[in-house]
Amino acid sequence: MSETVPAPRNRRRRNSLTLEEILDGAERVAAAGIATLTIRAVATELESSPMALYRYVSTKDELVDALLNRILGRMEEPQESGNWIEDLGVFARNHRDVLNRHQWAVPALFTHPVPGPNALPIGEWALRILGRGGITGDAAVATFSGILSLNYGWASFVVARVGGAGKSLAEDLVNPAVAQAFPLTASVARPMSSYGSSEHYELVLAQLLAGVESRQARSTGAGG
Amino acid sequence: MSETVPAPRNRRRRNSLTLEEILDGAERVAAAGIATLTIRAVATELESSPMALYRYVSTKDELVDALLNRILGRMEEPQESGNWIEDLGVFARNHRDVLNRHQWAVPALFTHPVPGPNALPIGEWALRILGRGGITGDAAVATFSGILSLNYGWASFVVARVGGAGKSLAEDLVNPAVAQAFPLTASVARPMSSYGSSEHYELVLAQLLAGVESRQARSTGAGG
DNA sequence: ATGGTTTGTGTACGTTGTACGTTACGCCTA
DNA sequence: TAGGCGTAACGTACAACGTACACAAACCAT
Repeated sequence: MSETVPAPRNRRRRNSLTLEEILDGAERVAAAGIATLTIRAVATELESSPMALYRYVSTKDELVDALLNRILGRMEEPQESGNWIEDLGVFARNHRDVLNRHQWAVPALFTHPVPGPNALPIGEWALRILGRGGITGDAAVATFSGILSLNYGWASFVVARVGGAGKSLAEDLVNPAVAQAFPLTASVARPMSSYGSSEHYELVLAQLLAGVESRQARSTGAGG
Repeated sequence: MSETVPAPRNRRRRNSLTLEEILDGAERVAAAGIATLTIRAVATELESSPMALYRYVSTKDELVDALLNRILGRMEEPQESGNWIEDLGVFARNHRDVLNRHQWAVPALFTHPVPGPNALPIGEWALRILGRGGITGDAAVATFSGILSLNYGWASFVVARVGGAGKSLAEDLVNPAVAQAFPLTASVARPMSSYGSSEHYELVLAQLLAGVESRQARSTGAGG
């Protein structure tokens, strides 16, 4: 009752909202940290209203899913060289890159698993490469999930590091009692500062690939 | 005004609340899914009131940190055998087990990195084992973070799988068009059902360890 | 008993996701 | 040109959340 003055309406034109636009806006908002991604914030970003979005997205989780699916779609397809194990490395790096380029998305990827159809080609690429190396079936699935796991976990460390962790570790080690209780940890304080770096990643990836290759060679040698 | 009847007070005895009790309660609540872990829920679980908890924990995040630190403290220390690379495997499995036993904690671990002091011995154990294998400095830190990354990522897949994902993948592949577009993925539909299984984990771990060992052997051989 | 310190509580505010019913745009028909 | 109607956009409202703040009750030392 009281004073429902019409107020200067600035209603938007019909059809002015699309799912793409919403995702664009959501991504812009999320870039400042996934925690800032709220329906209201996206609406503000789009100069719309919260409920307007619900015409295109039935729930916030669905929006996040769509957003994650979108960024997974930006993974670059690994090009074939003659060397399957090298290609597997390219695959791994390309996947890691996509996570690296969208760090805000990493925490969400853990709560919103397998976001959508854009995850399919990723598996397909990996299986193709592995197949060229003679790795199929369970071994292929396991190897594939191993690489993805490594990247997911790694990405979470990178994000955590940027987010301000690791600092606490450094602080702990300043305490002499702590340093004495954990001498080995204290002794790697310097390498620890490269924790999550590309150099370390390359080192780990090289280890994993060496293992994949050697075990494949062994099983092929033994099996036939 | 109206009816602020005193109501049957059941005030709690002094000292009846401790941080340990709060963490116990929080863990019981969280067991039903991290999303159900709210200050109010923990208070109800403890038959207390929300604000009472704030005497012991200054923020919800702090409570979560403490909780995660607590479960990290439950990782079993890997016992030394004569074989360092085997011990590294035990380390990895023990770490994985702790995540497996507290699946509800996994999503939180990604948003609350390096929860507390209980993380320190874990690193120390790993560095000791790696040192026995002659791996130190950057290589040790990288290898260590590689194993943790693998476990974190793997755990997130396991949780996701239980949470109901993977089902969507299976459904997608029922669609003949999808199956045709991603033939390799379709062809591993069966192995995919063991996605995240212990068998697959052992396979990946064996690969990683083989790589760690071989590369270490090589660098030692070349270096001296 | 008295006063101070510690522990528990009630109320309340701001923010979130979103259910529900209403408004008004802009095309389609007459 | 007038009217009607489907649908996009909106406003309001609610429950649940974290937690600030002021206060009350229990305890201890005197």
